[in-house]
Amino acid sequence: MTVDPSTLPTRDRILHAALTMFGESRGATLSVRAVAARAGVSTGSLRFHFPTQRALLDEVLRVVYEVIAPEDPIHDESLTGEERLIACLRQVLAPSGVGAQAREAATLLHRAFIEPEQTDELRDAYLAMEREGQRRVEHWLSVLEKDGALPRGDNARRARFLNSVLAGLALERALPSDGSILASETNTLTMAVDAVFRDTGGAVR
Amino acid sequence: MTVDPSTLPTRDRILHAALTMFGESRGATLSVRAVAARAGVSTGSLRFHFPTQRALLDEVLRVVYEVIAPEDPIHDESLTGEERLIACLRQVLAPSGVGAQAREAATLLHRAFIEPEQTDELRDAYLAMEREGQRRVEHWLSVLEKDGALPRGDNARRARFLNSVLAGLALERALPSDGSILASETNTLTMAVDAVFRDTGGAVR
DNA sequence: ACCTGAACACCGTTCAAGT
DNA sequence: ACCTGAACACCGTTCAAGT
Repeated sequence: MTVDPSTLPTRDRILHAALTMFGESRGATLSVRAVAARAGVSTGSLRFHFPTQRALLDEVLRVVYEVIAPEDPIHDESLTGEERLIACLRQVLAPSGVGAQAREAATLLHRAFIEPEQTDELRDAYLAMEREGQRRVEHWLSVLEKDGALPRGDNARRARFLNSVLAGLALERALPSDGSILASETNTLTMAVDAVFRDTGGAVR
Repeated sequence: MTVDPSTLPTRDRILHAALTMFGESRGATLSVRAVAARAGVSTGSLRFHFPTQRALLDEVLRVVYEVIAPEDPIHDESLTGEERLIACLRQVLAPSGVGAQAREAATLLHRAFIEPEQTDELRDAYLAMEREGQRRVEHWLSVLEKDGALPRGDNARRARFLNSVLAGLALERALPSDGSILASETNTLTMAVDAVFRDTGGAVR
């Protein structure tokens, strides 16, 4: 199942190096030189296959979410509770994609629910979607609670919070950005999940 | 009321140059060399007065938001640190409005930065906006730190997190909802701010 | 078509040397 | 104490030159 990178075509060697580095540390600085050196190619070659650093990082994200982790990680006992929840949230984000795909997803959402006249049907359709997202997150939280990984608390409240964070991250994927979305997204997810694990209740009153 | 910068002590000359540049373009890159050149001093001198670039930018923001625009709940001593930060974040959200107004704001953002072809100018324009938002939140955090209300930590990281949360809340204001956005928003802000106050650093590794 | 590596134009920070 | 400017260790991108 493992690959010998040296047998791979250059483009894949570069991608493999970047993925490895990302795997070793999700916040790693995937600079041109660092990735090129790791892959054993020149910076020029890297630029040939990935015209900008953004293009490389977008591709890294796409592979991570689409190829490597497509199955539900909530039951992965090799991970801590926090890690499991983060992995699940990343799955929610995955369909929005990155780059042009993320922009398309945002456009769809906009055309469907923001632009048109706000009728009751429209509202109901959206609320149904939202409820589903809410339930999905609540489900994960309840699994973690059952495993004793997450302190008992108000999971509805926690899930609402996480969904707001996810909405923000999805929007940010569609907006322009420098090369730092990758680390920034990891950072935000980490802080949000930490908040949930430390949350001791205190619903809004 | 205007000042002749050449009569100012070096530190103030540097600050004056940085403020002028910031005033000319909120998205200006206030690099060491650019500011030093504008102030007519060496990079070494700039570093002497401002040990890091962060220190300089913090001071610029402090002056902008404190001297130029001081009517800000961040200094309301009758509130706890958490409450003050929440009040400020609500101020950020306020211009997006609610209902139809929020939808219009979301449409503007969408038309300006998501729909059109992603050129360099577009990206730069958005990144400038984003940087300003980032700096604004960082400023509030640094004030709270100085007051001893917020434990020392990585404020850049904290601000990135809060801005993601704000993006999500702004989007949710534009989307359909039942009557609970208000409470939901308060809930999310509370959890996000709690997360920041409990965050003990731990940048992404 | 693919790849190299130097070169360019930037960053922020450090520091020996001057006054 | 204050200031200089070179030097260091980075960035991302470009490009003539090779195969």
